[in-house]
Amino acid sequence: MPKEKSVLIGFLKKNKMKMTSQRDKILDFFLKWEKHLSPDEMYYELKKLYPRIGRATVYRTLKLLTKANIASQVELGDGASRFEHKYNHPHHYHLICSRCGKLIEFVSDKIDALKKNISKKHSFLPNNVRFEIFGLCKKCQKYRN
Amino acid sequence: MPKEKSVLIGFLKKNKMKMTSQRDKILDFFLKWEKHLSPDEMYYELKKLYPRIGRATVYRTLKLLTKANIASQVELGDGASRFEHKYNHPHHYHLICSRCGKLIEFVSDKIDALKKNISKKHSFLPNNVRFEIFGLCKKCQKYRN
DNA sequence: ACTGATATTGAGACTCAATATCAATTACAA
DNA sequence: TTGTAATTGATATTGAGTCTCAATATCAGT
Ligand SMILES: [Mn+2]
Ligand SMILES: [Mn+2]
Ligand SMILES: [Zn+2]
Ligand SMILES: [Zn+2]
Repeated sequence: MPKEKSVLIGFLKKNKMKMTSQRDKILDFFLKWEKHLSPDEMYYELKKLYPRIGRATVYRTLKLLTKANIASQVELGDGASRFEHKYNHPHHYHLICSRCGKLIEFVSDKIDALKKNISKKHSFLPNNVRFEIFGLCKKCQKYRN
Repeated sequence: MPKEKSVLIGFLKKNKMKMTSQRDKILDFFLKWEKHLSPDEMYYELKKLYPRIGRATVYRTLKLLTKANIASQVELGDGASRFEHKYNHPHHYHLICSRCGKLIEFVSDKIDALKKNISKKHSFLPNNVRFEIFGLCKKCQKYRN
Protein backbone atom coordinates (compact mmCIF):
# COMPACT_ATOMS: atom_id res chain seq x y z
CA MET A 1 0.00 0.00 0.00
CA PRO A 2 1.50 3.33 -1.00
CA LYS A 3 2.08 5.80 1.80
CA GLU A 4 -0.29 8.21 0.12
CA LYS A 5 -3.12 5.82 0.71
CA SER A 6 -2.47 5.71 4.44
CA VAL A 7 -2.32 9.48 4.44
CA LEU A 8 -5.65 9.63 2.69
CA ILE A 9 -7.26 7.16 5.07
CA GLY A 10 -5.96 9.14 8.02
CA PHE A 11 -7.28 12.36 6.55
CA LEU A 12 -10.68 10.83 5.94
CA LYS A 13 -10.93 9.44 9.47
CA LYS A 14 -9.98 12.75 10.97
CA ASN A 15 -12.77 14.43 9.03
CA LYS A 16 -15.47 11.79 9.45
CA MET A 17 -15.36 11.01 5.79
CA LYS A 18 -15.47 7.58 4.19
CA MET A 19 -13.11 5.57 2.07
CA THR A 20 -14.72 4.45 -1.16
CA SER A 21 -13.73 2.36 -4.13
CA GLN A 22 -13.87 5.44 -6.33
CA ARG A 23 -11.42 7.33 -4.14
CA ASP A 24 -9.16 4.34 -4.11
CA LYS A 25 -9.18 4.02 -7.89
CA ILE A 26 -8.67 7.71 -8.52
CA LEU A 27 -5.76 7.86 -6.09
CA ASP A 28 -4.13 4.83 -7.71
CA PHE A 29 -4.54 6.33 -11.12
CA PHE A 30 -3.22 9.71 -10.02
CA LEU A 31 -0.11 8.12 -8.50
CA LYS A 32 0.67 6.14 -11.62
CA TRP A 33 1.23 9.20 -13.80
CA GLU A 34 4.28 11.20 -13.18
CA LYS A 35 2.92 14.58 -14.14
CA HIS A 36 0.42 17.34 -14.60
CA LEU A 37 -2.83 15.85 -15.78
CA SER A 38 -5.98 17.90 -15.94
CA PRO A 39 -9.11 16.61 -14.19
CA ASP A 40 -10.86 16.04 -17.49
CA GLU A 41 -7.93 14.10 -18.90
CA MET A 42 -8.00 11.92 -15.83
CA TYR A 43 -11.75 11.58 -16.08
CA TYR A 44 -11.64 10.29 -19.65
CA GLU A 45 -8.85 7.82 -18.88
CA LEU A 46 -10.60 6.57 -15.78
CA LYS A 47 -13.84 6.25 -17.69
CA LYS A 48 -12.14 3.73 -19.99
CA LEU A 49 -11.17 1.60 -17.01
CA TYR A 50 -14.31 2.12 -14.95
CA PRO A 51 -17.17 3.23 -17.15
CA ARG A 52 -19.51 3.97 -14.27
CA ILE A 53 -17.28 6.63 -12.71
CA GLY A 54 -18.61 10.18 -12.65
CA ARG A 55 -16.91 13.36 -13.68
CA ALA A 56 -17.96 15.16 -10.52
CA THR A 57 -16.35 12.45 -8.43
CA VAL A 58 -13.03 12.93 -10.17
CA TYR A 59 -13.11 16.66 -9.59
CA ARG A 60 -14.18 16.20 -5.98
CA THR A 61 -11.53 13.61 -5.28
CA LEU A 62 -8.74 15.73 -6.71
CA LYS A 63 -9.78 18.56 -4.42
CA LEU A 64 -9.80 16.12 -1.57
CA LEU A 65 -6.29 14.90 -2.38
CA THR A 66 -5.19 18.50 -2.43
CA LYS A 67 -6.60 19.14 1.03
CA ALA A 68 -4.87 16.00 2.23
CA ASN A 69 -1.54 17.29 0.88
CA ILE A 70 -1.20 14.40 -1.52
CA ALA A 71 -1.73 16.47 -4.65
CA SER A 72 -1.24 20.08 -5.55
CA GLN A 73 -2.92 22.14 -8.17
CA VAL A 74 -0.97 24.16 -10.71
CA GLU A 75 -2.06 26.54 -13.45
CA LEU A 76 0.07 26.38 -16.54
CA GLY A 77 -1.66 29.01 -18.59
CA ASP A 78 -3.72 26.78 -20.80
CA GLY A 79 -7.33 27.00 -19.68
CA ALA A 80 -7.20 23.99 -17.36
CA SER A 81 -5.99 23.33 -13.86
CA ARG A 82 -3.55 20.49 -13.47
CA PHE A 83 -2.56 18.31 -10.58
CA GLU A 84 0.82 16.96 -9.61
CA HIS A 85 2.21 14.81 -6.83
CA LYS A 86 2.87 16.64 -3.61
CA TYR A 87 3.53 13.99 -0.98
CA ASN A 88 7.30 13.64 -0.57
CA HIS A 89 7.96 15.89 -3.51
CA PRO A 90 9.94 19.10 -3.05
CA HIS A 91 8.20 22.39 -3.64
CA HIS A 92 9.24 23.56 -7.06
CA TYR A 93 8.51 25.97 -9.88
CA HIS A 94 8.12 25.69 -13.67
CA LEU A 95 9.60 26.83 -16.94
CA ILE A 96 6.98 26.44 -19.65
CA CYS A 97 7.62 26.39 -23.38
CA SER A 98 4.94 28.41 -25.16
CA ARG A 99 5.51 26.54 -28.38
CA CYS A 100 5.66 22.83 -27.54
CA GLY A 101 4.40 22.84 -23.97
CA LYS A 102 7.59 21.36 -22.54
CA LEU A 103 7.82 21.68 -18.79
CA ILE A 104 11.02 22.09 -16.80
CA GLU A 105 10.88 21.94 -13.02
CA PHE A 106 13.30 23.64 -10.70
CA VAL A 107 13.67 24.45 -7.04
CA SER A 108 14.88 27.79 -5.72
CA ASP A 109 15.37 28.84 -2.16
CA LYS A 110 15.86 32.37 -3.44
CA ILE A 111 12.25 32.44 -4.47
CA ASP A 112 11.22 31.12 -1.09
CA ALA A 113 13.27 33.86 0.56
CA LEU A 114 11.78 36.54 -1.68
CA LYS A 115 8.34 35.35 -0.71
CA LYS A 116 9.12 35.98 2.96
CA ASN A 117 10.83 39.33 2.48
CA ILE A 118 8.25 40.82 0.22
CA SER A 119 5.37 39.59 2.33
CA LYS A 120 6.91 41.01 5.47
CA LYS A 121 7.43 44.38 3.82
CA HIS A 122 3.71 44.55 3.03
CA SER A 123 2.38 43.05 6.29
CA PHE A 124 1.07 40.20 4.24
CA LEU A 125 0.64 36.64 5.52
CA PRO A 126 1.76 34.49 2.60
CA ASN A 127 0.26 31.18 1.85
CA ASN A 128 1.09 30.14 -1.63
CA VAL A 129 3.50 31.46 -4.28
CA ARG A 130 3.40 31.03 -7.98
CA PHE A 131 6.46 31.56 -10.10
CA GLU A 132 6.47 30.61 -13.73
CA ILE A 133 8.67 31.54 -16.64
CA PHE A 134 7.09 31.32 -20.06
CA GLY A 135 9.25 31.29 -23.15
CA LEU A 136 10.94 28.95 -25.60
CA CYS A 137 12.76 25.74 -24.74
CA LYS A 138 16.12 24.95 -26.31
CA LYS A 139 14.64 23.03 -29.24
CA CYS A 140 11.94 25.54 -30.00
CA GLN A 141 14.37 28.45 -30.17
CA LYS A 142 15.52 27.10 -33.53
CA TYR A 143 12.13 27.64 -35.08
CA ARG A 144 10.72 31.04 -35.87
CA ASN A 145 7.71 31.37 -33.60
CA MET B 1 -5.10 62.70 -27.41
CA PRO B 2 -3.48 60.22 -25.06
CA LYS B 3 -0.19 58.75 -26.16
CA GLU B 4 -1.72 55.29 -26.13
CA LYS B 5 -4.03 56.31 -28.93
CA SER B 6 -1.14 57.29 -31.16
CA VAL B 7 0.51 54.01 -30.34
CA LEU B 8 -2.62 52.14 -31.31
CA ILE B 9 -3.00 54.04 -34.56
CA GLY B 10 0.61 53.33 -35.41
CA PHE B 11 0.17 49.66 -34.65
CA LEU B 12 -2.95 49.46 -36.80
CA LYS B 13 -1.28 51.17 -39.75
CA LYS B 14 1.69 48.87 -39.56
CA ASN B 15 -0.62 45.86 -39.70
CA LYS B 16 -3.07 47.07 -42.33
CA MET B 17 -5.81 47.25 -39.77
CA LYS B 18 -8.39 49.98 -39.37
CA MET B 19 -9.23 52.44 -36.65
CA THR B 20 -12.86 52.20 -35.67
CA SER B 21 -15.16 54.03 -33.29
CA GLN B 22 -15.45 50.86 -31.21
CA ARG B 23 -11.71 50.57 -30.77
CA ASP B 24 -11.57 54.21 -29.86
CA LYS B 25 -14.29 53.87 -27.23
CA ILE B 26 -12.87 50.71 -25.72
CA LEU B 27 -9.40 52.22 -25.47
CA ASP B 28 -10.80 55.35 -23.81
CA PHE B 29 -12.73 53.29 -21.35
CA PHE B 30 -9.79 51.04 -20.60
CA LEU B 31 -7.55 54.03 -19.90
CA LYS B 32 -10.04 55.62 -17.51
CA TRP B 33 -9.94 52.76 -15.00
CA GLU B 34 -6.83 52.41 -12.99
CA LYS B 35 -6.90 48.66 -12.58
CA HIS B 36 -7.54 45.06 -13.39
CA LEU B 37 -10.92 44.80 -15.05
CA SER B 38 -12.05 41.60 -16.67
CA PRO B 39 -13.28 41.69 -20.27
CA ASP B 40 -16.82 40.91 -19.19
CA GLU B 41 -16.84 43.66 -16.59
CA MET B 42 -15.68 46.07 -19.25
CA TYR B 43 -18.26 44.73 -21.65
CA TYR B 44 -21.16 45.33 -19.27
CA GLU B 45 -19.97 48.84 -18.43
CA LEU B 46 -19.43 49.72 -22.07
CA LYS B 47 -22.84 48.30 -22.94
CA LYS B 48 -24.42 50.91 -20.64
CA LEU B 49 -22.70 53.69 -22.53
CA TYR B 50 -22.94 52.22 -26.02
CA PRO B 51 -25.73 49.65 -26.15
CA ARG B 52 -24.86 48.46 -29.62
CA ILE B 53 -21.35 47.31 -28.74
CA GLY B 54 -20.63 43.58 -28.97
CA ARG B 55 -18.96 41.34 -26.48
CA ALA B 56 -16.70 39.79 -29.10
CA THR B 57 -15.44 43.22 -30.05
CA VAL B 58 -14.44 43.93 -26.47
CA TYR B 59 -12.52 40.67 -26.23
CA ARG B 60 -10.91 41.23 -29.59
CA THR B 61 -9.92 44.78 -28.82
CA LEU B 62 -8.33 43.85 -25.50
CA LYS B 63 -6.21 41.27 -27.28
CA LEU B 64 -5.31 43.92 -29.80
CA LEU B 65 -4.26 46.37 -27.09
CA THR B 66 -2.12 43.62 -25.61
CA LYS B 67 -0.36 43.03 -28.89
CA ALA B 68 0.19 46.76 -29.22
CA ASN B 69 1.82 46.83 -25.75
CA ILE B 70 -0.82 49.14 -24.37
CA ALA B 71 -2.40 46.55 -22.09
CA SER B 72 -1.22 43.42 -20.42
CA GLN B 73 -3.15 40.43 -19.30
CA VAL B 74 -2.88 39.04 -15.79
CA GLU B 75 -4.42 36.00 -14.15
CA LEU B 76 -5.32 36.53 -10.53
CA GLY B 77 -6.70 33.13 -9.74
CA ASP B 78 -10.38 33.88 -9.99
CA GLY B 79 -11.67 32.33 -13.18
CA ALA B 80 -11.28 35.45 -15.32
CA SER B 81 -8.43 37.12 -17.12
CA ARG B 82 -7.84 40.73 -16.29
CA PHE B 83 -6.19 43.59 -18.08
CA GLU B 84 -4.06 46.40 -16.74
CA HIS B 85 -2.23 49.36 -18.22
CA LYS B 86 1.14 48.56 -19.69
CA TYR B 87 2.20 51.63 -21.64
CA ASN B 88 4.60 53.63 -19.46
CA HIS B 89 3.92 51.43 -16.47
CA PRO B 90 6.77 49.54 -14.82
CA HIS B 91 6.70 45.78 -14.94
CA HIS B 92 5.46 44.61 -11.56
CA TYR B 93 4.11 41.68 -9.59
CA HIS B 94 1.17 41.08 -7.25
CA LEU B 95 0.28 40.14 -3.72
CA ILE B 96 -3.30 38.88 -3.68
CA CYS B 97 -5.50 38.50 -0.61
CA SER B 98 -7.44 35.25 -0.83
CA ARG B 99 -10.12 36.56 1.48
CA CYS B 100 -11.02 40.08 0.30
CA GLY B 101 -9.30 40.15 -3.08
CA LYS B 102 -7.08 43.10 -2.17
CA LEU B 103 -4.23 43.61 -4.60
CA ILE B 104 -0.80 44.97 -3.75
CA GLU B 105 1.63 45.69 -6.54
CA PHE B 106 5.38 45.67 -6.21
CA VAL B 107 8.46 45.78 -8.37
CA SER B 108 11.51 43.62 -7.81
CA ASP B 109 14.71 43.56 -9.77
CA LYS B 110 15.63 40.43 -7.85
CA ILE B 111 12.82 38.61 -9.60
CA ASP B 112 13.96 39.98 -12.92
CA ALA B 113 17.48 38.73 -12.18
CA LEU B 114 16.21 35.30 -11.14
CA LYS B 115 14.34 35.06 -14.40
CA LYS B 116 17.58 35.55 -16.31
CA ASN B 117 19.72 33.22 -14.19
CA ILE B 118 17.29 30.36 -14.10
CA SER B 119 16.51 30.62 -17.80
CA LYS B 120 20.19 30.61 -18.69
CA LYS B 121 20.81 27.55 -16.57
CA HIS B 122 18.16 25.66 -18.53
CA SER B 123 18.96 27.04 -22.01
CA PHE B 124 15.55 28.62 -21.98
CA LEU B 125 14.65 31.82 -23.82
CA PRO B 126 12.37 33.63 -21.39
CA ASN B 127 9.56 35.79 -22.50
CA ASN B 128 7.21 36.44 -19.66
CA VAL B 129 7.38 35.79 -15.91
CA ARG B 130 4.59 35.44 -13.45
CA PHE B 131 5.16 35.87 -9.77
CA GLU B 132 2.24 36.03 -7.40
CA ILE B 133 1.95 35.62 -3.67
CA PHE B 134 -1.44 34.52 -2.40
CA GLY B 135 -2.30 34.92 1.27
CA LEU B 136 -3.99 37.27 3.70
CA CYS B 137 -3.71 41.05 3.74
CA LYS B 138 -3.15 42.90 6.99
CA LYS B 139 -6.84 43.42 7.68
CA CYS B 140 -7.88 39.91 6.83
CA GLN B 141 -5.32 38.35 9.17
CA LYS B 142 -7.50 39.44 12.09
CA TYR B 143 -10.34 37.23 10.99
CA ARG B 144 -10.25 33.47 11.28
CA ASN B 145 -10.24 32.23 7.73
C1' DA C 1 -23.01 -9.64 11.34
C1' DC C 2 -26.65 -6.15 11.30
C1' DT C 3 -28.47 -1.68 11.21
C1' DG C 4 -29.24 3.09 10.58
C1' DA C 5 -27.43 7.57 10.25
C1' DT C 6 -24.71 9.87 7.22
C1' DA C 7 -21.43 10.44 3.55
C1' DT C 8 -20.91 9.63 -1.31
C1' DT C 9 -21.97 8.94 -5.97
C1' DG C 10 -23.19 10.12 -10.80
C1' DA C 11 -26.41 11.57 -14.60
C1' DG C 12 -27.54 15.51 -16.27
C1' DA C 13 -28.57 20.36 -15.95
C1' DC C 14 -26.33 24.47 -15.32
C1' DT C 15 -22.86 28.55 -15.06
C1' DC C 16 -19.49 31.35 -16.83
C1' DA C 17 -15.57 32.75 -19.66
C1' DA C 18 -14.25 32.74 -24.03
C1' DT C 19 -14.37 31.63 -29.09
C1' DA C 20 -16.46 30.72 -33.73
C1' DT C 21 -19.64 31.89 -37.46
C1' DC C 22 -21.03 34.77 -40.96
C1' DA C 23 -24.05 38.26 -43.13
C1' DA C 24 -24.17 43.13 -42.82
C1' DT C 25 -21.52 47.27 -42.16
C1' DT C 26 -17.57 50.38 -42.18
C1' DA C 27 -12.98 52.35 -43.12
C1' DC C 28 -9.76 54.05 -46.16
C1' DA C 29 -6.34 53.81 -50.19
C1' DA C 30 -6.40 54.91 -54.67
C1' DT D 1 -16.33 58.44 -54.97
C1' DT D 2 -15.63 53.65 -55.08
C1' DG D 3 -14.04 48.90 -54.42
C1' DT D 4 -12.34 45.86 -51.42
C1' DA D 5 -10.69 44.21 -47.36
C1' DA D 6 -11.24 44.66 -42.44
C1' DT D 7 -14.54 44.87 -38.80
C1' DT D 8 -18.64 44.28 -36.27
C1' DG D 9 -22.15 41.97 -33.42
C1' DA D 10 -26.12 38.72 -32.85
C1' DT D 11 -26.08 34.27 -31.99
C1' DA D 12 -24.50 29.62 -31.43
C1' DT D 13 -20.97 26.88 -29.56
C1' DT D 14 -17.26 25.23 -26.77
C1' DG D 15 -15.07 23.71 -22.56
C1' DA D 16 -13.94 23.78 -17.69
C1' DG D 17 -15.98 23.30 -13.68
C1' DT D 18 -20.05 23.22 -10.29
C1' DC D 19 -24.72 22.01 -8.59
C1' DT D 20 -28.69 19.04 -7.67
C1' DC D 21 -30.78 15.31 -5.77
C1' DA D 22 -32.46 10.55 -5.77
C1' DA D 23 -30.15 6.31 -5.25
C1' DT D 24 -26.35 3.88 -3.08
C1' DA D 25 -22.44 2.68 -0.11
C1' DT D 26 -19.87 3.01 4.15
C1' DC D 27 -18.89 2.19 8.88
C1' DA D 28 -19.49 3.08 14.03
C1' DG D 29 -22.07 1.23 17.39
C1' DT D 30 -24.37 -2.52 18.90
MN1 LIG E 1 5.62 20.32 -11.38
MN1 LIG F 1 -0.99 45.16 -11.57
ZN1 LIG G 1 9.44 23.91 -26.75
ZN1 LIG H 1 -7.82 40.89 2.53
